[in-house]
Amino acid sequence: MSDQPKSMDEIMALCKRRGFIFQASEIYGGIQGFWDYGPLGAQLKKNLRDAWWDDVVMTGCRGQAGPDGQPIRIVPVDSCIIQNPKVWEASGHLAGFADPMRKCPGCGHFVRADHLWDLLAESSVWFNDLIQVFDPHTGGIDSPRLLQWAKSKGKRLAPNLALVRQPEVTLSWLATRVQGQPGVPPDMKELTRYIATEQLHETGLQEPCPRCGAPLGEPAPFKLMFESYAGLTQDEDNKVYLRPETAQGIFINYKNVLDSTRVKVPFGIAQTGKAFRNEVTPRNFTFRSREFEQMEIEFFCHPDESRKWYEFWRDWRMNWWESLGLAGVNLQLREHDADELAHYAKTGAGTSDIEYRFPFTAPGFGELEGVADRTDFDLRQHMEHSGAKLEYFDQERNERYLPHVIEPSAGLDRGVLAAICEAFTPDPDRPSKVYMKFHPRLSPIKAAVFPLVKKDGMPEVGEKLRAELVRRFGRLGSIDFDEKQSIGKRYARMDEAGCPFCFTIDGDTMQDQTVTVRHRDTLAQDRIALDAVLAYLGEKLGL
RNA sequence: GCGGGCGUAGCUCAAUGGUAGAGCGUCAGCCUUCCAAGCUGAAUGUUGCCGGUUCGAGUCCGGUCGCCCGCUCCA
Repeated sequence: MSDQPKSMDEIMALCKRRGFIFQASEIYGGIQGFWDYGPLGAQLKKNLRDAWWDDVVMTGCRGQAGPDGQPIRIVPVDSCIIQNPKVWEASGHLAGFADPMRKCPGCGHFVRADHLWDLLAESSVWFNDLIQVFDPHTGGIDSPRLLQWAKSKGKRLAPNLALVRQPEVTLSWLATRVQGQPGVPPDMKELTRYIATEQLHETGLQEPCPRCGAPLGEPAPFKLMFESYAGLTQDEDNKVYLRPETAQGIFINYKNVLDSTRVKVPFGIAQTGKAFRNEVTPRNFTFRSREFEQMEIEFFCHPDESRKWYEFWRDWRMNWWESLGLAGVNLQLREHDADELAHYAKTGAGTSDIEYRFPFTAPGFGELEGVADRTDFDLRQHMEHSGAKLEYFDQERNERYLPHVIEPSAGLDRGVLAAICEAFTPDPDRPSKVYMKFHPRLSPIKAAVFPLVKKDGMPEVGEKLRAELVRRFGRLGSIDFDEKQSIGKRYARMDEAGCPFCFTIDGDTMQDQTVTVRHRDTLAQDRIALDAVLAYLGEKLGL
């Protein structure tokens, strides 16, 4: 395989041309961060969702045994997009999804308030240059050198920093402070605040923009959850939120499921559905959409067994994506470092991402699915906020506990995008110049039937075969039938749509009851019996 | 939110400030016994949207919306 990234422009053009993905509200000029699926895209997405549902829910990991040697039990729910707002209070989203952001008046830069000092230390060019100027032995203040820095490198690196704009004034405030409390030298943060402040009496101490040094504005909440109102009056009492993840709908139904479904820990609850996030920067086609669909499992287990279930799910989910054709150098499993663990993840417990190398992330990778050990964080939060008793009594262990949760959370739209990117295969040697190498399970068109010419009874035989194929496979995807124009043109069309098999009726069919199978990926042609086509396709589709 | 680039037919792109075009695709008919996208013909545009300059704007100017790239963000 070539290391050259595929062209995202060409992929997007094909998606529009063949009806996979359209820009939402296109005739009105579009709307940022929203995408619609066309006929082929909608079927492709359904096929991926169905593959997940069948393999996870219906067959419990395709009948595979879990790490305890027992069958895996997963039951589905379908919860509302809008829930009582207290759900998001308990989950942490109301606070966490409204991160205070600070805007820089100098360069328009947005900075997360709680990341400011890390950003300064780690990625601010001017800050890292400036700290070299302090006395290397004592860390003390060397005013002449600061003045020199302000008038030379500072002008270039941090043009809006108070120290650079008004060095004498700024340094005089600093000197006053140092002389005022000689026994308590200012630490790095205080020093930084002083050199960011011009008008101390008017503004108080200020904090600088990591990029240009200008004093940052006050922190303001940055709302990442969509809001609406349930009720006719649009007041605070009626405010509701569109869910930013489907997971919470599972946690809040955990007790209902236990009480109604005779499941025993360990077991899982699965759900697919839309979620909404007001992304700061929707970009990269459908990768970061504001409305997107998730496929989530919350798997409940005994706290002592969370590690082995985490490892099981991490590996099985990776294996699942591979089974759908994403195997190879474009798929990787990445275990998180300790410092990027989410707020709910236990230190030392696992969080990993299954990542795909999209053309727009290459040579890097973009997240397809996250597998996280959420511990008992969510159930505990909901138990505390709601007052409901969510503990589980384990009869076999004779023990009452709050289960730990392993969460494999996949992005359906991202999966579709990965499948499209993976399938997209330029080939200058074939008429279409490109073909979509979908795994047969995902292909929106499962097969096509072509009478080689529109005479001698071939259309009639083809029509009969088409009807049989529709009866048997029509619920999995469409069966195409085309008797117009040259056979090459029809094959070319199916290549772009990603149809894996074309069955062609020719003169020999009328004599010996055989047809040609034309393979999309290899262009090879086999001869099989007409009455073997159903079994043949069934086998190829993994049925 | 900032900086840069772009916006003309379904797609890829033409058109000195002076009547909006081509190729491909789509559709119809013909031809075709397996990749020769063949042959003939047809449909398709308020040039993203709004305003300004001009006798006249796809073209120049301002605004706005959207897309792409970089920064940023990504519980």
